[in-house]
Amino acid sequence: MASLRRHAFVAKPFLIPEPINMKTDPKITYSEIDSPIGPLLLYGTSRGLSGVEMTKQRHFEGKQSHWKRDDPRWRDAAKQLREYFQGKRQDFDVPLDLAGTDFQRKVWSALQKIPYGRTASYADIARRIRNPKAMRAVGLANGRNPVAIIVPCHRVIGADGSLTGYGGGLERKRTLLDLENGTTAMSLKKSRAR
Amino acid sequence: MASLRRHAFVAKPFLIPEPINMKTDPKITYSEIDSPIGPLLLYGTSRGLSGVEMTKQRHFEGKQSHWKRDDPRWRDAAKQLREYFQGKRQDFDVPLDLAGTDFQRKVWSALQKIPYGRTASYADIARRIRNPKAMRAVGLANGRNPVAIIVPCHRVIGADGSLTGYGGGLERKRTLLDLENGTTAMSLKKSRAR
DNA sequence: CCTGGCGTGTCCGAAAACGGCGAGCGTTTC
DNA sequence: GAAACGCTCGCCGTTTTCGGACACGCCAGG
Repeated sequence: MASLRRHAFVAKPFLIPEPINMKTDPKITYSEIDSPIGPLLLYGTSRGLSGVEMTKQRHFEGKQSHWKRDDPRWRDAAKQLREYFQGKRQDFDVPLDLAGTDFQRKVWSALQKIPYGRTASYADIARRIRNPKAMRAVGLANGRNPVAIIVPCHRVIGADGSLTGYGGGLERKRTLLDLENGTTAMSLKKSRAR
Repeated sequence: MASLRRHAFVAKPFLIPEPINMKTDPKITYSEIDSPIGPLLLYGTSRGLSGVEMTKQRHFEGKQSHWKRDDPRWRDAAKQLREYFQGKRQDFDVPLDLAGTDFQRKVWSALQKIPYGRTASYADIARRIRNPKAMRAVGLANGRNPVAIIVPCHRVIGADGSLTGYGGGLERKRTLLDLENGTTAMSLKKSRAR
């Protein structure tokens, strides 16, 4: 009950057409590509990329049904991602259009400053956004990052070196870090959550 | 804190342009007109009229600052309202674009079926939407009606004939009912909240 | 070495509070 | 006596509040 939706109708002859969903209103288009860590779903508005999600991540399935497929718009982003997985690219240059709280945006902004192949701890990030005691909240904001890989939330690990968690699963986190490290899981401490 | 807004920015050189507000996103335009009960603010989207508000009603002031003035779009609605106040019009025919819960829309829909010059009690409305015990909630939904006059929430009065309340003040409620009655407060019981 | 608190922002569910009411009764007024 | 008050109490959808749960890390105590 109480489904707060938006309906349009006319005064006298009472018309109630399609409900309008926040997700569909600012015309979202999507595209799908393959990658070593499984299929990726790219989507966003005319202003930029709003999400890069992998299967089994929070939403993925069912999302596309509301949207329109639009390859050309995301062709460049897809290309950069492919280059990344081939080890040929270390930085992305893609317009983004993200929704989030002030705090979350600060965190995501800080994430982008972690260089390729390096890592940082949750406490590190908290310090960098001048909120040193908010390390736990950083974890949350990290998990809310809608644009995987491009905003490198996978480069954040526990202060003791353990992987501690990842929206797409720890396997993928390790895979990404290994890729960036050029090695096959050498200099990385094993995740304790095994 | 925690101002959940939507920001757009670009990946590498971090850009944070204009925040996007729900109120401004689906391009809202407005217009103002005069009336016997004071100035009226008309606003809405390309789909239809979303609000008719009088001074001192919940929001009125400051709302326009975000929007763009667009007379031609609301010219017809304004004309119909003027005719109403001249006693030359009893029914409106204006496309509406309202936001509300299912319950609220049911109530507003029922309101539109009260004929010009007639009244109904809150319990009446509750019965008509097949929710006979929800008379109190009807009062709430009534107060939330964004489109005054055109959706005639002023035609709902207490079961004992008292006026009981109005977003724009009881004075205006009485004025509107008198206008529709053609008389000067003859057949109306006096409001007890005097 | 492990265990248990605390601080931190956000989301989510549950619970309580709040009104543009109305019926039921007892009491007051002519 | 009958109408007019005045109070209490049940009812309903919505809003507001509140209490946990979490992708952590430091410190104190075993």
